[in-house]
Amino acid sequence: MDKQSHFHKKVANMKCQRVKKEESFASALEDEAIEVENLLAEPKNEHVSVDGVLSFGGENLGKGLQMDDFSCGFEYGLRTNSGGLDSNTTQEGEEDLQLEVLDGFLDEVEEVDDLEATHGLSNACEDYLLDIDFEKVELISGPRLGSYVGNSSSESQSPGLSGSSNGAVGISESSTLTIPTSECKNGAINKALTCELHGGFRSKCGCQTPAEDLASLELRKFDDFDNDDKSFLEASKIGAVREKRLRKPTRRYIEEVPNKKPKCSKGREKYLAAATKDTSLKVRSHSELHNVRRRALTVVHGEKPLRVTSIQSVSEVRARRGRPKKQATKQAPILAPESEEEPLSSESEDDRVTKKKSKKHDRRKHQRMWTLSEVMKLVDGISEHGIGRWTDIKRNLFSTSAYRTPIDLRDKWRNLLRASGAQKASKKGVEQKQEHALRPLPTTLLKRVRELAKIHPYPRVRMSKKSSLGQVAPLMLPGPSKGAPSNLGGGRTVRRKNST
DNA sequence: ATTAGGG
DNA sequence: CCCTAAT
Repeated sequence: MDKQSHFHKKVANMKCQRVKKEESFASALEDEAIEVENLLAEPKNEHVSVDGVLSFGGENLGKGLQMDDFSCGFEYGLRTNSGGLDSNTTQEGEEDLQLEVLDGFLDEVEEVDDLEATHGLSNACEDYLLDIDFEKVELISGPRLGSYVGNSSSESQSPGLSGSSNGAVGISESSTLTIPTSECKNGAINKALTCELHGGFRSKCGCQTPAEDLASLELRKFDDFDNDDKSFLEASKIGAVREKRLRKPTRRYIEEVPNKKPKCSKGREKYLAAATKDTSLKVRSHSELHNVRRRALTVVHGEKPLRVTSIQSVSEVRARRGRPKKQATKQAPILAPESEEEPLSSESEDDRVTKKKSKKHDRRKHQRMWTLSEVMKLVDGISEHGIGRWTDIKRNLFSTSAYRTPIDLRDKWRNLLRASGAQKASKKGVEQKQEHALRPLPTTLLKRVRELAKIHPYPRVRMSKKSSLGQVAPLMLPGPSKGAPSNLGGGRTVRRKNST
C-alpha cells in the first residue's frame, strides 16, 4: 500500500513537472486558443452562447487543458454555427452575411496556419510534442479523457459537449473535473489513461513517433520511480503549476475574448512573436488547428450540403491548404448586393489582413483568395470598362482594396476564363470541366464570365478558330448565352488584338 | 505607367 | 502571385 501511494504521488509529480515545462509554450498556446476563439466567435455573432463557452474554456482551462477545451470549444462552435446557418438560412441577406463571416473565419484560420508554418516545425520537436500532448490529456483526467479521445478519433461529437445550447455547462463541468483531479489519487487511473492516450494520440495525429517509447518510459518510471528521483522532481511542480495556470491567465483572456475581431488581430500578432520561440508549441498547435479546421469543414459540409456555399468553401480550402477563403454563395450577385456586402466584411477583413501582412512583408506574398463578391465585382467592372482597362476597373471597383492590383485583376480574369471554360475550352464540355473543377463557381458568375469571354477574347485566344466558326463560342452554351444583363457589350470591348 | 504574357 | 517585355 505504501508503495502504491508513493507511486501515485510520483506519478502525479511527474505530470506536474511536465506541465510546468509546458508552461512556457502554454502561453503561446493560449494565444492561439484565443485566436481560435475569436474565429469561432466571428461566425457566430448571432450565437452568443458559443462565445461564452469559449471564453469560459479559455479562461479557466487555459493552460491546463489547452488542447482539450480547445477542441471542445471548436467543436461546439462549429456545431452551433451549423445550426445557426440551418435555422437562419434561407434569406439571401442572411446567407451573404453568413458567408462573409465564414470567409473571415476561414481567413483567420488560414492565417494562423501560416504563422505556424512560417515558424516551421522541426521533426525533433515532434516527439516532445507528443509527449506533451499526451501528458496534458493525462492531467485532464479519466472521464474527460475518454470523451476527448473519442472525440478526436471519431468525427462525431462527444456526448459531454453535446450540441445543446448549454455547451457552457458541459465545459464547466469538464473544467471542474479536471482541476480537482488529484494526481495522487488517480495515479493508477492516470497510468491507464496514459496508455490509452498514447494509442489514441497516435492514431489521431497519424504520427508514430515515440508514443510507444513514451509509454514504455512511463511504465518504467512507475516501476523504478524509487530510483529515478528526477522524475519526481519534475512532477512535484505540477500541482502548483496547475493552480497557477488556472488563475493566471484569466484576466487577459477575458479582456481579449470579448472583443473579438478587432482586438484579436492585434493580440494575435503580439502573441505570435511569443509563440515563435516555442517551436514545440507551434507544432502542436499546428496540428490542432489542422484537425479543427478539417473538422469544421466537414461539419459545414455535412450540415449544409445543399448550397454551393458550403461546398465552395470546402473545396477552396482543400485546394489551397494555405489559406482558404470562402466565397459568397450563389446568391444574387447580379442584383448588386455586392456594394453592400463586399465592403462590409470583405473589405474590412481585407484591410485587417493587409495590415497584418504588411508587417511581415509588404503585400501578402502568396495571393489571397478571391471572394465571390470580388470576382463578381471584377466581372462587373470588366463589363463596364472593357477588358483591357484593368487600372480603371481597379480604380472603380477595387480602389478600397490595397492588394488586388490591376494585374491581379487581369490574372484573375484569366483564371476565370480558364475556369469558365470559355475561350479555349473545348467546345465539347465546358460544363463538364466545371463539374470536376476544384472550385465550383456559381452559375451566375460563370454565365457572365462566359459572356464576357465571348465578347472579348482575352489571351491570344484562337481567334482564327473562333472567327472562322462564328466568333462566338459555339455549341457549348445553349441557354444562357445572353443572360448577362450588364452592358458588357458596351462601347468598347475588343480593343486589344486588332488594334495594331 | 500600363498591359500582355509566361512562370 | 511575381516577373519581364512591349507599348
